[in-house]
Amino acid sequence: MSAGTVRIAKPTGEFVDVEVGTTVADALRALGERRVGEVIAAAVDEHLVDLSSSIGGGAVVRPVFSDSREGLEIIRHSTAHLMAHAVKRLFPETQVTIGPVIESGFYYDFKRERPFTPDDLERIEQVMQEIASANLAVERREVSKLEAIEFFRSVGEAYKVEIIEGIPDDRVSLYAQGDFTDLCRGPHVPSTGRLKAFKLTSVAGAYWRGSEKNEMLQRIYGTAFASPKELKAHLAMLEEAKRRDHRRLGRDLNLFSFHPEAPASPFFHPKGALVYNELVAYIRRLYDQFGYQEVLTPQVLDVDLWKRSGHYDNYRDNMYFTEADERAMAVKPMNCPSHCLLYGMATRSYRDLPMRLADFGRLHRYERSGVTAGLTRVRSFSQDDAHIFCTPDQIEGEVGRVIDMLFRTYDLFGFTERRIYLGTRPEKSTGSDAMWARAESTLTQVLQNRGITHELHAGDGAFYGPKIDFCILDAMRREWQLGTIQLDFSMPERFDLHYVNSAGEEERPVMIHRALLGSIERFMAILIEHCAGDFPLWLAPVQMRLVTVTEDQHAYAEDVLATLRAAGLRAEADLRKEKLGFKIREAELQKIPFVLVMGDKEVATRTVAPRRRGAGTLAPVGVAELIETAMTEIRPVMGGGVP
RNA sequence: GCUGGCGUAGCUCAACGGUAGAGCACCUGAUUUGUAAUCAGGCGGUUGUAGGUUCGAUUCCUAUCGCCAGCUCCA
Repeated sequence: MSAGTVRIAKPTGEFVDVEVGTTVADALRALGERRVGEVIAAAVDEHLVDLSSSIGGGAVVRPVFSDSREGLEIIRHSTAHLMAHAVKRLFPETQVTIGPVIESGFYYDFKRERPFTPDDLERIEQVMQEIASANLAVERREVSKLEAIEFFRSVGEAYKVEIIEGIPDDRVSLYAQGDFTDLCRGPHVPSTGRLKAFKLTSVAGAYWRGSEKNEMLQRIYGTAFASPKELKAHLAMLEEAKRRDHRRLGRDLNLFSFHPEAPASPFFHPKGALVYNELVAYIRRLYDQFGYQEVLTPQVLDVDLWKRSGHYDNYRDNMYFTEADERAMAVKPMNCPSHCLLYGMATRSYRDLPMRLADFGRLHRYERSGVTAGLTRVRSFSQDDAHIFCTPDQIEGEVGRVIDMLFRTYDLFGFTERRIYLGTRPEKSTGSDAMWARAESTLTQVLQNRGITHELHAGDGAFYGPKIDFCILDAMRREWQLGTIQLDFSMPERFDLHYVNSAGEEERPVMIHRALLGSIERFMAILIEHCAGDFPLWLAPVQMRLVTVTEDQHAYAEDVLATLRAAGLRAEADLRKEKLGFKIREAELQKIPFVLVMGDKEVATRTVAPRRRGAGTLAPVGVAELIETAMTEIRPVMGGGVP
């Protein structure tokens, strides 16, 4: 190896000597990289760089392909620049701010007096196409901060100046393509021609630096992929998400509705209420098995209670208030204060603990008008809420039991992909350092002992204690929070709760707030979208629909219907004078799990011809056998089923 | 709450300054039908609400309510 050369290697070990200053692209060629046309950037000693950057010393060079996650992010980031370039060309008075890559694409925030219209988006996309076709080289250069500030000031980009002023390094990098220059860490694709598949999706307002106090910018969202095929697949997925939207299915399946008279508060129709109540029934069965006691508590309580609990200070903006007998009252947004009253009404012994109080009480929370959405964020709802009062020594065991309940429940619904977050002490909090340290280490311990991988969300705990949040990924790979376990040392203090220990001394119990499904409303939304309206048999509002071929089978159908209902199945009969195909189509559109066809043949053999949704036509069976098939599926979840 | 978009028949959409139209749904009749749409006829709208401009408003303007996409928030 001569003085002017350096040794570069592939991650797999093969190496070659090249001149100092060789570009990364040439280095990859020298290493015999065959798919060089698909390489978009490279990692030099695992540090992402542009293909045009030069090699300064011996290094391991790994190509980054357009079809890798890293490559995709670079493409998206470069597409964000492409968009900013197009915007500046069309609307030169616009100022650029920031344009990061996000989960499903990218966005760029602009400062502009007039908001962008959907028409503008189309024009911007067109210009993006033009700039991409021109295949402009994307060139990086490093300059001093001062130089960069001077540059952006000269072109009137005040936000860029502000950003650079906040960067601690002495030098910053700029990327230029044609007449557009942007501040950026990089790396980027080598030229705009590498961007072949992108689409602008929406425009929305967004606050500068994410703060409500700052001015609002115009954000344009877009997405980009390595190939048009992948873009098409992504857009198809968005269509699928629309098809599964619980608001659409809720209407089509006649489950619930919303009315302007009670904004963001669902009205459940008979079928929706049935699903709702079956979910609650399932949770009640679980409570039986795990030693919970259900209570019922008032809807409207004296404001003094909420002052004592701390809600008045911390949660007032989200509460509804009223007055009766000249007393200030509040509609409950949570159940915990009521449960504290119940706990505190008698002297409790350590022998009474843990005491697990469950409550499906309806909660009302005033949510700001812009934040509500379908069933996922409502103002009136209930939770599978419970509070466990226990001794400090019991925390670990109780948390473990809740985790068992959680996982069993999520498995049942097919939510097998989970993400678990440990939220630790936030800036505003009550309680001693020692208490927090102990509580946090207890939760960590439980998770570790069970081998549950989790992420730390530092500072994300409640003000009264740390928590574990349980999220799932649905069929569309969207993340939703369902369950939560929160340790609370503050509420027992505020309500001066105690128990008498084995030595006869009074001690402070710990309170654990926990929910499995979270809000039932929200869970229903998630479940509907997850299963696209095809509820599991035990939850389906109508489990079986009888369909006759002609009027000759009506008597038999009534007979079978009575038998099915007596067995505890939710069945109905379609006796209309319509063609079979028509009736079946309607039953399928209603996503009814079993369609039971009966013509003269079935009457003669005392059978039904079942058609199972998703599985097609099955061989005719006797009614008793059909009931057994169905109950075999329902029993493990709901028990016997026969009333 | 903030920014933008949208509110026409139960649903999906059309008409966009000259007092609203289609398909499906619904109702009625005919058809007795074997695994995702039988045919015919009929009913159905003060175009979210309230003002304004205009000879005339579904269409333009203002306010308001609701919904949607984001932002912020989410014990």
